[in-house]
Amino acid sequence: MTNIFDDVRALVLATIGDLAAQGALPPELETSRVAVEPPRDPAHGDLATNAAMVLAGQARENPLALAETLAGALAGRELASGDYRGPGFTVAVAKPGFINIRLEPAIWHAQLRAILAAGTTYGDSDVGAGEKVNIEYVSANPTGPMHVGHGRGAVVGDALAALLTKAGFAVHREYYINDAGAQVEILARSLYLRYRQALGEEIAAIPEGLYPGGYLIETGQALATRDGSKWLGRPESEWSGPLRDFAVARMMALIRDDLARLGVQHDAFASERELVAAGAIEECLAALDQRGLIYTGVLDPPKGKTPDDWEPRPQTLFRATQFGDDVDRPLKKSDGSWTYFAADIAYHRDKYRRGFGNLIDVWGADHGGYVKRMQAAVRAVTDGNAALDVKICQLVNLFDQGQPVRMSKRAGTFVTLREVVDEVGKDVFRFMMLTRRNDQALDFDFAKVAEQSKENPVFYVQYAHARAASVIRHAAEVFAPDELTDAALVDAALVQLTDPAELALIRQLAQWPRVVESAAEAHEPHRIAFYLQEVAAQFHMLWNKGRDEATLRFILASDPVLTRARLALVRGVAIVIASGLAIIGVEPVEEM
RNA sequence: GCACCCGUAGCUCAGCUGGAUAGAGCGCUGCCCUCCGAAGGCAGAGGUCGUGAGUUCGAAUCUCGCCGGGUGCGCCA
Repeated sequence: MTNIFDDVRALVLATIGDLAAQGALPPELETSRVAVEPPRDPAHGDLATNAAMVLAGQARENPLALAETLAGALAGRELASGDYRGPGFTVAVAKPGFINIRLEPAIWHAQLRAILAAGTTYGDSDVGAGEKVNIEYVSANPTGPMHVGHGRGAVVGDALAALLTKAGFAVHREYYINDAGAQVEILARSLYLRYRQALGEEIAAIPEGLYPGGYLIETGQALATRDGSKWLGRPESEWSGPLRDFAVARMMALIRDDLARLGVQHDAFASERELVAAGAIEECLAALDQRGLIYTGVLDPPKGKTPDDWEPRPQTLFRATQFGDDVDRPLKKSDGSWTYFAADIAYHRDKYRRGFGNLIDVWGADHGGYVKRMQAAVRAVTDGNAALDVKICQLVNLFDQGQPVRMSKRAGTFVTLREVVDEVGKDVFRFMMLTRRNDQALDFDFAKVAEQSKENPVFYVQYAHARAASVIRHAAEVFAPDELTDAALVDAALVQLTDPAELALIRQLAQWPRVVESAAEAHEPHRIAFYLQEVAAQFHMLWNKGRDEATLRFILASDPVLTRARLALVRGVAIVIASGLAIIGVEPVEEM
């Protein structure tokens, strides 16, 4: 896939290789740090490389002198990018040792042709080289409907998965169902109350410690419909299991429906209960034990905030401190059952044994303190052969017209994800969730996202796409349909695109493959949303230039040849925006 | 007390894993619709990148110490 930055870098490296072969440079230079990037200031050129500065030390030469040597060798060589082949670039050396490269318009035109030819696959990359990546996200507890925070994790995980896929990784999306702990027992008890209620019993206030949520009322009714009164008057030991399973299944159905409305899909749902039943925890801990990483010991109370009921107690501990954690972590509760952590280690070990050495978890803000120990566990259980990256999603604060929306589970003013998505739409929600880095708290204002103005980034980007579509619609009044397809526009006379603003827009579009790669490597899907806003801004700018200067309009009745060249550029914009929105999971609109 | 995250324009935030004179939106000032969508755009003002050191050709970015804010801290998940 055409990537001008890669193509130029390849040329720079080839040149370095030749210089080394000629003896002008030492052999076997370490070139991994050689970068080809767009300079911050466009006055410096289209691309710049730090090669001379990076290699100066190894070559034991002055960076500036080395830059001169390199620049001299570079000049006149052939660059291959897209369907372009030739020496159409100039090089210049600048201050500390930069080599600035300026490309002739013909090379940019070739980029645009590559975009039209590739369609929304433009930006696809093979940096991932088919490597398997396991990304676990959402994993909301099956005890109730999802809230907005879960929604953020869902979008971040889903967009990251799409991004990694585009970058050439073999991505597997998982949801871990915590259906084994005390919380699902509580869920069963909470359901039992609603079940009795459904059968006509008066129930008082929901006792402290049980789930009060109204969503369990219909679950209770459903259970009564299915089972009649068979559980009434029976001991908990009899109904606990069946009710728990019933409730978990209902809750998961609820959650999956919420996810479907958000357009989020997983390849697999892993059950903690099944993991436990299969003996995975014992097996995992035996493996840890073999490595001498488990012992019985007493932990110190946390300093500064000792719980009232603290009492020193010997526990089964994992030597997390050997792998960078702050304290060793308990694997067993005082009642002898496994901690959540123990099960989670087994789960991550299971992922590794299924062939995933590249693990990503997307968690909520409240799990921040859990990252180190999980990474320690992954190192331990995979002998350092797997890496776990954890993306923590900070809180989403809801506002309406600048006023905070009060949320309280107890008062019942709890805003569910579904309510928000139903109100603003999945596309708006998804885009907004990526308008901030994941580790930054995010304000979400109902009134603002409904606004049709520049302040609303979703609208702004969609508007650019719709505008592009509008231009093509207008063009269809003068051109035959088969003159306006992307395949046909590849042959447009792009040489006629010479205005600096037009070339600047192509430069912006040509960054897309680079943005995909760097965002994928950094695991930062929000960069896509920011990039799209830049593309939209550049396009709106060019549009308005056409208002001031009639000769810059896309459609010129007097000049069909130039018009088709410009339509090619308009299509290029639409393609890149659509390609980016596809990662975010947003439908590009043709009209608004 | 410890750990993690954050501190960039008046406000809300980007800053491409160390690059050149630090960017955008909002707000403020002044402009642009006979014309492909003004649901937009242009120009101006606005910065000791919390702070002090260190690492090097080069630091908003990496390291350490402070200051300020958020979150978490055995037998919850």
